Amino acid sequence: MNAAETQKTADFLKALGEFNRLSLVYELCRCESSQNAMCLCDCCSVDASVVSRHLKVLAERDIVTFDKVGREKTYRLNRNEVATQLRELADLIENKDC
Amino acid sequence: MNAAETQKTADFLKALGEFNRLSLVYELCRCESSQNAMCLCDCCSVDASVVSRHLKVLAERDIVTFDKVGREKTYRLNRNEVATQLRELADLIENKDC
DNA sequence: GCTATAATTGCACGATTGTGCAAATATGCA
DNA sequence: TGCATATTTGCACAATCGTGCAATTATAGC
Repeated sequence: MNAAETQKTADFLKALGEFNRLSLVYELCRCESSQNAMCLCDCCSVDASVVSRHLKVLAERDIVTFDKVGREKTYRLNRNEVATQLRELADLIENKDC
Repeated sequence: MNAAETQKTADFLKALGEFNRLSLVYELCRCESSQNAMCLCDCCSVDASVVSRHLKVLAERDIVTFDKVGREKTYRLNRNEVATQLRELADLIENKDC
């Protein structure tokens, strides 16, 4: 495993590895449809600006995607991509392919 | 998903989500046998004390286990446990069971 | 245009984190 | 007993991070 790939994986895991961000991921996980950021504020009791920043981090790692509809941004979880990344890491570790 | 479980998962991901710690995990992943901490120092160019602290974090999250043999501690990766935790999270996310 | 709402950004702050170095501790071996 | 090696711990420090608040930007609707 080269350094760049390792760093990328670490960044992905770090993005998920924070309480409020993981709470946002779980909240989006429950939703069939996209949710706007204001709605997501309810799930973790922090300021809207904090939610905005956390969602930005998640979007940067392709954990969530958003659509801009009018003045709202609606977010959805990239279920398959996130699940796939986690499973690939699991396989790597189990098959000693690191 | 309750707060305690969310925190536990976040802590697990955070432990893996740091470059040098993930490098240690990958290094241990390649090894059939247990490795002592000094040997592991080679894989990430930091002080032995830093490796010691990183291994402590990984052990606290049950990512690695160690045996004390004389004055050496030999570490091994908990392959199955780590892989299982990652897959469980992947399943959770994909099946909307959060 | 004006106002209300959604979201972001700048700023400050405290807390946590990763790190190196030196000292301390633990243990093996001569 | 004394020395060498493995590991941990205490300390300090810089960098990063999560956060709240206030100000700003963007846009919808009147």
